[in-house]
Amino acid sequence: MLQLATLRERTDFVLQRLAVKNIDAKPVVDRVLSIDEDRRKVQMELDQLLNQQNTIAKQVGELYKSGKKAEGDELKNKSTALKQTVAELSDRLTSLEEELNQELVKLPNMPSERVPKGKTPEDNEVVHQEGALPSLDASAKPHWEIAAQYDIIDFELGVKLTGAGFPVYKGKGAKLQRALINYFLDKAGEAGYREIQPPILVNKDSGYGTGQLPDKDAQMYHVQLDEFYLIPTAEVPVTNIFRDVIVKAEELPVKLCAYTPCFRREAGSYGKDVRGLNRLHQFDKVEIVQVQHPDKSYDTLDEMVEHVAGLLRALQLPFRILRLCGGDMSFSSALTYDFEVYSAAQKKWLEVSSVSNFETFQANRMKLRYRAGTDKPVLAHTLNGSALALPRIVAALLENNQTPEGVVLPDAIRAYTGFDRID
RNA sequence: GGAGAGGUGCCUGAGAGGCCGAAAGGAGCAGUUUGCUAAACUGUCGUACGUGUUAAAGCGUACCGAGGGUUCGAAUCCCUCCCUCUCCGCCA
Repeated sequence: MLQLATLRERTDFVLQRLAVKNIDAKPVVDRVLSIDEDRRKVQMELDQLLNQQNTIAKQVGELYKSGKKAEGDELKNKSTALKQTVAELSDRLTSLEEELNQELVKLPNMPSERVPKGKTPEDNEVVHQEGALPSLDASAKPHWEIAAQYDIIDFELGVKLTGAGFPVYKGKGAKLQRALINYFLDKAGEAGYREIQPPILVNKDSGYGTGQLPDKDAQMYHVQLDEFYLIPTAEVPVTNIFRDVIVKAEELPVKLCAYTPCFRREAGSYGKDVRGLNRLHQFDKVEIVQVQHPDKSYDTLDEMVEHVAGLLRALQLPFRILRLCGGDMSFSSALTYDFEVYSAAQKKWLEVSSVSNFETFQANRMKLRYRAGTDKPVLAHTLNGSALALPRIVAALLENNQTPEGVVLPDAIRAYTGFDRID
């Protein structure tokens, strides 16, 4: 969430930035500022009274010790008289703080200066494109037909076991999954990311820390009996490693990567966009996460973008990079690059990665700070990106590399699969 | 799942109604000593909010797992919850 101090000191700036996300934040900001003013008044009053109580309590103790019972008793009454007011003020303070927080979490992150204005995905800016788009002949099949032909992904079987959106990978399909995961993890390792294997169920606090809760709980599967949530991305457990943590400045950047399955309810999405591997309830993803010094986080973002580009290049998939416009960015991001891969039979660009700088937005929620020397702790910047999400990569690989003799795999992963083609 | 023990600052660990934001040691940081390393000594060493300020210092308040309660006064007493550890059972 945004920092109160920023809201207070640079109100107009905040409003102007949020306008890029097409949000008129003025009503909320005004409410925040006015609640905050009340809050400070109440706290001042309350602190003063508490101070009186503390002073009296000390005096009572001393009086009793020196045997002056009567005087002590008299003072006691004085303190008792304050009690009701103290209780009232302190209730008031608590509710003001809650109110303040409620308003504050409504405000999305401010987009950085580089974010283009715009409302819809059409307004996203294509900043890079590479790789020739394959031209397949008319008999080219979409990936779900190829998957069925070679019996490597079974969507119907997934429906039987669980439901739609939970495919079963079989034989070379399953091996391909494993190969891609290992390949991505190895590449992340080479780039200096430390591998993490986190829990894939998390508690409420973690969901809140990265911003899925309280608002987007409909997107997560919820294990009600134990109050756990299935993670929608490894970002949740991995970033929450740093919840309530103060890292040393010299330890920055912290670079972590993790493979996890991801679970998304995707309530309300049906139709041909969800055909095959295009949109699933369970999928595999390798995520890269960094905690970085505020001065360096945008260089880091570029570095992460380059890492993802390198993966797609190695897989010989045509891709483009989009800088998301204000209207299409996520709630907590300050700047996001999406990667899309061209899936030649569907003739569609499929999103396979999203790389974002959250600046202090998540850090503020999580109280993730760094400390230089003996200075006061300062909020760090957090970044993350998919490197990569598997299903749409697999879709593009199957479609783009189909031949009459089978699907020919790119060199980069042959050492991992142990086979060159799916047939 | 059953029985017991316990949750205190960066760590170890004392405190068992007022003298406790909290002993002591370690780590860290700054300095002294030293040819260097090591050691020794001295000092410093939590966070948040409020106030103050150009900035700070300072001052106030809160925090000893969480939330309630008793009391003039709670880390300390009472209640509820959460978590961890040990033993037993079950088990990949």
